[in-house]
Amino acid sequence: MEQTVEELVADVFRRACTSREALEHVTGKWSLLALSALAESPHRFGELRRRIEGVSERMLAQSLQTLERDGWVHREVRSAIPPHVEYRLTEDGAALVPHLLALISFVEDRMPAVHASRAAVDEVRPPR
Amino acid sequence: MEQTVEELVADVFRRACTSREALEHVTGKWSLLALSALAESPHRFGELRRRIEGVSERMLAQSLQTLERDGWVHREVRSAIPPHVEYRLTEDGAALVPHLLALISFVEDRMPAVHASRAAVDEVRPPR
DNA sequence: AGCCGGCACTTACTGTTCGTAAGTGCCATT
DNA sequence: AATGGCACTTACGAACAGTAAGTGCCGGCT
Repeated sequence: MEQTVEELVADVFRRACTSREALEHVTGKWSLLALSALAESPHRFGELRRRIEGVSERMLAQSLQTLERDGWVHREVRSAIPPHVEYRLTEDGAALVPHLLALISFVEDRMPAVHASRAAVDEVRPPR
Repeated sequence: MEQTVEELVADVFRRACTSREALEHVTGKWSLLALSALAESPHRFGELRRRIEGVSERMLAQSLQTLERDGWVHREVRSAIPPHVEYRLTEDGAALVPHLLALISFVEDRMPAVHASRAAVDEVRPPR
C-alpha cells in the first residue's frame, strides 16, 4: 500500500493536466455524495435528492451530468412520460467509489481529532 | 477492502454533518495538491507555490490555513526575519494522504476512459 | 551605495460559481 | 378541480475563487 508520490502523481501538479479537472469532478461536494449514494444501489433523481440532504435540484442535476459525461455514472430513461430516470454506477464508477468510501470513512473516524485541532487553533488565533 | 456503504457513510448524507465540511477541506482543488506535495517532504511556502502549478498565493495561503486548522498540516516558523516557514504533514495528515494518492492515481489511470466517455457524450449532446 | 528579487503573506477588485426560488409539462391521486 | 410528484431548467442575488498589486524586510548583484 506504500506509494511513491513522484511516480504516481507526476502530472497532476502541472497546470494543464486534465486529470486535475476529472479529480475535481469526482471530489466535488455533491458529486462525492451522489457517487456514495449510488454505491448502495441505483437511484432515481428524486431518490438521490432526498438521500443527499441539502442538495438542490440544480446542483444535483449538474453534478450528475458531469459524472455521466466523465463516464462514472450511467443515466437510463425508463419512461419519458411519466418521467422515470434511473442513475447507476458504470464499471469505472464502481471501481472508483471504494476509494471515495475509504476516504469518507477515514475522515469520519478522525473527526474528533479535527474538532480538537480546530478548538486548539481557534484558542490562539480566534476566527473572524 | 469491501465496505458496506450503509454502516460507514451514515451521517455524511445529513445536512449538518461536520464531516462533510472536513471532507470538502481535504478534497478541495488546491488542498488535495498541497497535501500530495507535502506527502513527498516538508515544503516552504514558496516551494509549494512553485510545485503546484497554477496556484495563486492567495488560495495557497488560504488552503494551508484551513488544513492547519483541521490538523492535517503543521506550520512551523523557523525564522521570522528573514521569513522562513516550513509546512509538513501531521500524523493524521500522513495517515490521510495515502487515500488521496490512491484516488489520484486511480483517476489518472482511467483518464483515457474519461476522455473517451466525454467524446462519446459530446457527440450526442454537444457542449455549450 | 542603490537597485532588484525573493520571502510569506494580505488586501482590493473582479469574474465565476453556487444556492434559492420559481417555472415547465405531464400524470396520478384526493 | 386542485394538489403533489416527476425530472429537470431558468433567473437572480450572494458567496467564492482568481488576478493583481501592496507589505516590510533582507541578501545578492553592479
